[in-house]
Amino acid sequence: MRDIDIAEAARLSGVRASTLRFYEERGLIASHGRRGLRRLFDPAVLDRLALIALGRAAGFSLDEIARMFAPDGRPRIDRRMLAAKADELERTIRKLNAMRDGLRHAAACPAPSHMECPTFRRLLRAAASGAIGERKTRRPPRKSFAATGREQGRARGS
Amino acid sequence: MRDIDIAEAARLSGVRASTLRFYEERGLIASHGRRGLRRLFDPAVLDRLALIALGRAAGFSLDEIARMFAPDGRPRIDRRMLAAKADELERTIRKLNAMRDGLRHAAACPAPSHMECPTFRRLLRAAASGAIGERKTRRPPRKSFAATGREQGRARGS
DNA sequence: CTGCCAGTTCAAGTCAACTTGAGGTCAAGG
DNA sequence: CCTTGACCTCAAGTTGACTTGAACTGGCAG
Repeated sequence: MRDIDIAEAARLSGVRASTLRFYEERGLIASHGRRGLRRLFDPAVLDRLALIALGRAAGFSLDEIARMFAPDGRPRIDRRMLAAKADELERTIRKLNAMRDGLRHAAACPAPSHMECPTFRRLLRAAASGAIGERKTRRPPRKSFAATGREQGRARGS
Repeated sequence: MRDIDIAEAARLSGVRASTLRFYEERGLIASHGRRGLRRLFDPAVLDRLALIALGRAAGFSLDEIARMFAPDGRPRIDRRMLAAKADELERTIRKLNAMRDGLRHAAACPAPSHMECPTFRRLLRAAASGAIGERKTRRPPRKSFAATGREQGRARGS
């Protein structure tokens, strides 16, 4: 069994079939051929998907990730880019640390109201001044891990 | 000068006027009255905005933040919720730390290709298994700090 | 040969947090 | 009094990463 179909790829990678199609459209992965209508993927697509997941986890956008592959398909990852992203993560981590400490303190603070707690007020000023920075809340991805092989959540056909 | 108008509130808080209107619509802040058409805010709105900024920075959604205010307007912040968010941040921080270390290693790794670097491959597996988790990229907010009093970026009227 | 159903395409929808545009209003300055 | 322009409302657009719906196809089991 050389090539795998989209359901297999989805099952093995934990990435939904619709996402695989989307990634292909965006040039992040490529299908190797078809059997009838059905895409066939080289099993190497799984490594590629892992790489994409890694990039996403590191905070790269899909466009950035796409640029990490040479035209011939081999990963061509700029080490400086990695270092830069590491630095960015470092800064984010610092802010989150401050935030976490502040939250923990506020949660344990004996002051009758948070507004009377100096630590809380210090946090407040930091946030107001933008020193802490803005983050996006991520929405829960509706799938927590590998799918079951068919596209999920479409149980009731019309 | 008891009440401030929206431009003043925007200037003092660094939050855009359009955002203030949006927040009012969402029930996060309230205007105190009008002069003609123009909203008037109690200066206390600035504290409230700081609190909102803090909540956003901590990763709360606007809906969650809205729920942190009692119907009468006083902040009623659940300490358990703060602790829970602190724990969540803790987990995020741990993942980001792992990510950062991995990126730094990959950036410095002497292996000819990243795929041959054991550390990189370990990271890859972690990302593929979902152990590292997904984050959203935040987009740059188009304003870096306090506005100048008028709404920005609309220099050329038609 | 026939039907099933997992696959296909393409467009449109979702989500969050805003921003932008069009068209309208009104307090104040000249 | 009349213009000016900052403010108003309401609807629609933006962004990124997908998901979902509708309509269709074709390999394969029976």
